[in-house]
Amino acid sequence: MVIAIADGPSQTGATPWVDKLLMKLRQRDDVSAAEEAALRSIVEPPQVYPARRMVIEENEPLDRSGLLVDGLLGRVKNMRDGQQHISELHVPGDFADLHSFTLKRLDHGILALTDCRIAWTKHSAIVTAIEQFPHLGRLLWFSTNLDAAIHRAWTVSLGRRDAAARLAHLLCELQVRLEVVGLADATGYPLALTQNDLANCLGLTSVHVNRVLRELRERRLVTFRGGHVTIADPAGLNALADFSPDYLFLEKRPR
Amino acid sequence: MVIAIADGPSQTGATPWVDKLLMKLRQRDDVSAAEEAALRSIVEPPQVYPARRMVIEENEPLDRSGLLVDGLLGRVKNMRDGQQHISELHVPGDFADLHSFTLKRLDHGILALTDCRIAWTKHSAIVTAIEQFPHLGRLLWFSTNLDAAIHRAWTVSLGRRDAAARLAHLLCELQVRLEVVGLADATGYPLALTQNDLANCLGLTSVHVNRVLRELRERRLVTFRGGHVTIADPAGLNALADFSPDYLFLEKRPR
DNA sequence: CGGCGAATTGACCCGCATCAACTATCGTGG
DNA sequence: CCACGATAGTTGATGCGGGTCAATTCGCCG
Repeated sequence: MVIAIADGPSQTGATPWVDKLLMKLRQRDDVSAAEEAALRSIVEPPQVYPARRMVIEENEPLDRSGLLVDGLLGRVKNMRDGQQHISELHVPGDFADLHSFTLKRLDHGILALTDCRIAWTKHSAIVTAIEQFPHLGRLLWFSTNLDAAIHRAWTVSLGRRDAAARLAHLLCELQVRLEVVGLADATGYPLALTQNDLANCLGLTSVHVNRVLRELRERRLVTFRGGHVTIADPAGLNALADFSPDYLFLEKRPR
Repeated sequence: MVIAIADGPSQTGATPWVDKLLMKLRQRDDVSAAEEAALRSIVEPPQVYPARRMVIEENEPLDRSGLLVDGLLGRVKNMRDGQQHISELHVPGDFADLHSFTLKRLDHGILALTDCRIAWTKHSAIVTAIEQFPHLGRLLWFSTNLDAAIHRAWTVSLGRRDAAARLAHLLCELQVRLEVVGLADATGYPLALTQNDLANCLGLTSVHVNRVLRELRERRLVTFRGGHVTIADPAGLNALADFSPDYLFLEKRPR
């Protein structure tokens, strides 16, 4: 599950909150110095959001998109009967609602699952930047298509995997995505979610998530406790989850 | 469930296979005559694919994207244990694998579920067209983000709805999407899928889909028989499905 | 030490899978 | 024109994965 990490950004000094986004993009393609400068110039300094605060409400008109700098965000859908579903988790370096650049409102809310820092970028600034640097535009487009690929992987999990494989698959995915931005080492990563959050991602109840976590712990595959995921047996966890990182498009290639 | 349909394309004559895509885009934003001409000029004449033929294999390198002109396509994932999952259905007017423009390969296969006609467009031609017409680029980007919104809706269904609501939701979604391109009237639409195809979309077995179809028929909500969906009680079906077309972004607005 | 959300565990139940048999439909060749 | 084979659809019997309900326990913070 270990990934070769591409070279980090070169000019961290002024706008360090853009660094993880650049790590994510440079994992997939080259980003020229001019493109990097353009990107850094349009992302505003981050703002702080406390855990459990809604960052964006469903259907609210939007003229900016938020880059997650620190913390965890969830794309949440509240249902008639009070149930909640999380359709994607965002980790630092994700342009969490970049899709609002074309959609102009969201079909779901964005919820801070932990304390977060978010750096906003005006849609008008994105228009200007990508008209000047079309390749940068394609990289941003790519990152929304990567989110869609993650949606598809979750769809497959929800449709065709049992609870243990589903949970294992999510933990494998986060391992890879966090490694790309330097927030996981080979043994695991911090994850300040509740079991109920995981249940809302996986289409399960928190009661059942609890039982499955115990099962995975007793099978010595992975431990989730005290806000930290420790992967004891990466190969075994991969096998249980039927996990392949192909859908995360980790290879560097002209886009 | 009836939608106000935006004005159709103006210059159908030469490349009618692009018409439904333009209907879909013009439902959401204006498309100038120049943008229309650029789009028509880069889409090649359609090719025929028989039912059950794989159109694109998972991970195959791609330098073109396919516009579905006639028929139904599915994005399919084949699993280790022989199960299949369909993560999206495509209707005519959908640029089915436009996401390969940035991804360069797909994390899933594209399968012709019925006899299809597909019009290909080279990625290099798309690059040129959208550098000249950035707004057209954003419209195409929008359409991949719309696919992602559909993924999220399916995710919610799979995670939080029971079999009857899940099936009802899919039938409601197809009604709206087909109406936009003129392939559904207020009473229903042709749908040449098997019950097994539906099961593969919904994360169910064909046996259970059969039972639920019977239930929906007996409750006089909707009938699916002989390759045709007849919606007897649109309001009732909507209510059962907890369906709202918000996630399909039907409103016209500058993108 | 008290309060409160999160985690944990047990008992019971139900929706959907599984397995199996049978029918309907349709294209194809004798 | 019918026999047939293949595929899709239909229905019943049975079992299990995960939901539901309820009661503790844990862990953190004031």
